[in-house]
Amino acid sequence: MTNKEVAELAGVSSAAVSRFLNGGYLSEEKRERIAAAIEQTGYVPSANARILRLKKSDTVGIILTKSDESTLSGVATGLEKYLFAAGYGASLAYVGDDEGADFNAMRSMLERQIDGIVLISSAPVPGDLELFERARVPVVIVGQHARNRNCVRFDNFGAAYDLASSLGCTMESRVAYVDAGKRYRSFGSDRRKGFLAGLERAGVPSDRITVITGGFSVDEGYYAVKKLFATRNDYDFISCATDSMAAGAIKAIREQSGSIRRHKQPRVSGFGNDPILQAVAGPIPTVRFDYEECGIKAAEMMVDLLKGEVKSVASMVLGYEVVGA
Amino acid sequence: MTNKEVAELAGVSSAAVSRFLNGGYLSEEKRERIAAAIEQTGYVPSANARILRLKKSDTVGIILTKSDESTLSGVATGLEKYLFAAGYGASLAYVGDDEGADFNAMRSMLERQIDGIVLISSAPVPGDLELFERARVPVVIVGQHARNRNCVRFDNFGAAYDLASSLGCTMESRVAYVDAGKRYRSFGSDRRKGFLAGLERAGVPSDRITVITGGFSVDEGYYAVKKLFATRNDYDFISCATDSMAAGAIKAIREQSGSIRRHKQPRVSGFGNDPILQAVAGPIPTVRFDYEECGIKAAEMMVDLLKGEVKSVASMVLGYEVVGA
DNA sequence: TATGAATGTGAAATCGATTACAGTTTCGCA
DNA sequence: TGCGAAACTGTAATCGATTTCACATTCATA
Repeated sequence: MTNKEVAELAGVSSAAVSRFLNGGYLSEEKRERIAAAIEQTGYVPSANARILRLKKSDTVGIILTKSDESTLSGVATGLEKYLFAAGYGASLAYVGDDEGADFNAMRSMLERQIDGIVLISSAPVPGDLELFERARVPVVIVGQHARNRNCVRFDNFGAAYDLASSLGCTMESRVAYVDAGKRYRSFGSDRRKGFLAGLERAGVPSDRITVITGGFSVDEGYYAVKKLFATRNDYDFISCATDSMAAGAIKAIREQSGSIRRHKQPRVSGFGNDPILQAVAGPIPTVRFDYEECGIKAAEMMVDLLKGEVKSVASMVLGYEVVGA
Repeated sequence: MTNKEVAELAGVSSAAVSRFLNGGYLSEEKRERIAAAIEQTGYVPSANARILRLKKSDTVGIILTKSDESTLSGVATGLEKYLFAAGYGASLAYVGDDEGADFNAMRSMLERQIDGIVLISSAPVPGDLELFERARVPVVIVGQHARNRNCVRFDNFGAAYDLASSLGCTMESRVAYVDAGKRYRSFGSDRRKGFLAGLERAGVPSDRITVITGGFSVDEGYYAVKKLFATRNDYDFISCATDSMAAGAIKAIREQSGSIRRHKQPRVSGFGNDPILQAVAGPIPTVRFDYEECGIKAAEMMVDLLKGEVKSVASMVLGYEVVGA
């Protein structure tokens, strides 16, 4: 059904139908006739025609690159909620880490005339952002720092620093840190640096600290710690860059202590506050981020940009909570 | 930049530009001039204009109702991958369980002329689907059965039945089943029925079986089992409708055995094969579903419907794997 | 050389909704 | 009664891409 068909059925002009939907002078009588005609035909207006005409869609594109599991999908929730409340729509693309998948998604968003775009990812920011600059479409980056761009991210450094400080390490402690893989360097290096800085402040000498590289997943954490134990196994603390890896570490430790049972169990810490891990292995020290809040902040920033009230580049850093320590 | 501007710059008609993009007779010379003009202007064609003209978008809408955490988000991955390979785009809406949120998303998809829609949810199928019928937009339901509709779902009954059978219960066993809450009845009741049927086959008399209601989350599982223990605590098996609840159950059991330490530990089973749970508390019996495969099957079904090769209603039931038993 | 097929090209209609504009009617108030 | 403002209404242009149509050119083959 189209505008015109509804108009005909109601005995009015298509302008009247449009005014019925969008507001404008319209007599009560026609209003009723149009409402009836719409009801009867099940008319659904074409967003494409409207967007074409208005040159704006009141829709924000969200590209969620799931390079690090679904952790960040909570951000999308907060984003959509806020945007919707502010009168905008949201269009989400959930892209894998396939080569070029994010570019395709960005292209396709632009073609559909989104008014703004939010990139949620811990993967490197794609260099293709100039697409949006040319089209003067505001961009907000979530999850990492990007020079000269609007971004919202968590204070991974500070969180790791505080976590390390709160573990209760001393100058006699032997500590292993299981770093996230290269693919996750955006937050990974912040966490590692923060953690090491925290250890230094706690007085742990650097020759009693071992840094190994894991990945992100449970399995990767498991194998990394297995390998670690091949050399020595008298660690007091094994801290991981993610809760998943911490779970893998716990598994490795359990197997280790089962076969040798000689040293005291190392204490494990993670990052992310996974409820299952906390319930089954807890309390273990970890860090909680408020993903939904992150989404809301990003949405606020985007709405400000869309309203043109703000032009300057903003970089917002969100807090954290150290739990289970 | 528009079609026409590019055409002017290249010294051709707008028809030529369109032919450059979509194929058609075009001399090599103009081809080059147009390519240069596009490159120079950074021209991005308007999908809205194209969709308006063609009355189709080659895009499938996906509505993911996250009533049960992110479990089903893996399905979206498989869907998008397959659809993209088949030449379609995907547009995802990630809606909460707010009143009417799913309806809004469905409306908005229709307005944007999606060619088909996939609903991923374990919540009740919304009654608003007639919207799509009127518009002759094919619908595929993922995650549950729906009469007279195309759907793809997991064999929750069979999985629960096999899981129950594989636990090693005997006629002397005392078994508790922690059911999912009412909100999750779509898969919840299948799992419960299947589980009970499996127990019956294993010869467990029904007066040694207790069914209680949890919810979905870790906390809900924890409190449900706490409450269960208030009455008696000599269960041999505590089986939960989800892995999250199983984690909660394990926490409750640990607290219980710490304070009383008199009975043998009940054995816990879950549903979903959460990697963290398995690493930290495993092996515990659970069921693995292949979410990505589910997405692929749903996409296949949708593509068949879109190509008009299939008109009949199909109901596909996917298999499972019992692990950790 | 003739002749139909294949190739190349642009003008113009079209998709559906919005809105500027011009026109009509109604209303309040002097 | 008069007169400006407010309320109401429809016509037609517009957004940008696609495609039919009519026509022109080249090509292959009889």
